[in-house]
Amino acid sequence: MNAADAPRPRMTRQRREILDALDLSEFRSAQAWHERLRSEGSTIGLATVYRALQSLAESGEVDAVVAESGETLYRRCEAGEEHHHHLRCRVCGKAVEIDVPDFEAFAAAIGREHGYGDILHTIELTGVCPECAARAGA
Amino acid sequence: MNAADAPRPRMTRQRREILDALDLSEFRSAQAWHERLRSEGSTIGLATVYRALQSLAESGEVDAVVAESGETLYRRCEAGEEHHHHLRCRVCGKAVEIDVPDFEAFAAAIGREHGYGDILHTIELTGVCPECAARAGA
DNA sequence: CGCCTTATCGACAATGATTATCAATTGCAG
DNA sequence: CTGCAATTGATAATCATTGTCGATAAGGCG
Repeated sequence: MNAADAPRPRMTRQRREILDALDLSEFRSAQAWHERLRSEGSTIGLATVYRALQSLAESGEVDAVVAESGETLYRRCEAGEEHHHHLRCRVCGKAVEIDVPDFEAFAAAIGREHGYGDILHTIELTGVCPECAARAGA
Repeated sequence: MNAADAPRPRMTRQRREILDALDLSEFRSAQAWHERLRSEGSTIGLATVYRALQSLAESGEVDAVVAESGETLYRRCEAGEEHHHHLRCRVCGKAVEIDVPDFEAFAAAIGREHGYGDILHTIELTGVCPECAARAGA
């Protein structure tokens, strides 16, 4: 838990490109981000995209969620923002950031109750957004 | 959402073996269950274990959680029990079943608020159990 | 009780996401 | 500017999981 043990990575062209692309706030797989970058003329390699996204996820600069298919999806999250959660559409993937006010406290309480410490939690909420529901309802 | 559209599977030797092994209430990967069965003399195939665990997970007879490594872990859950959650130790894997009283309602409310329907949720709580904490604290 | 249809098996190949390898490149400290 | 270690990218390797397909056996029927 030491912020100093993470040497800031070099600011390479590739890393800049990725940070840049991430401005499209939308969940995509590493491979999808790679494709997009390529299609925009970048010559960045797939492995580099994986490495960058992972390190960004660790440092908290991007959100990573695991899709049902097992692939990991990444999206930029607000700079310096705290831990938060999303409600994602199962059909189109659109995500809304939500607020789970007392969950942190709740999680800690549950942990204490069972003697567990250092509690982490992941909440995945998925549903069907209005548009997709309308389309499917036809 | 029709319980009748799931034809009950044939009760084969293999399926019985799996159901049997699952009595050890502990999260293990499909591969780990397979190994255990083999080590006990079974000749069951890996693909069969995967298939059985998946169908059991769908019918709600076992719990499936996705580990950080990406592999899926399975464990038997109480017969006919409702949707529930676990607090799992990140170190030794031991899991406690927990109660998240109003979360269902909360999830539905969040969904409604954003116009999303058919909400599903996954909650993953992980921590460090007392034993592991003691061991690590040394 | 045997037969037959068909679900299920199991060995193995195939897939698909992610990770490791390693020589070439390039930030960036001095 | 120089040099070295961090980073890159093409590619091979991993690893969990799924597909394939001939062989086997569950279980309904006569």
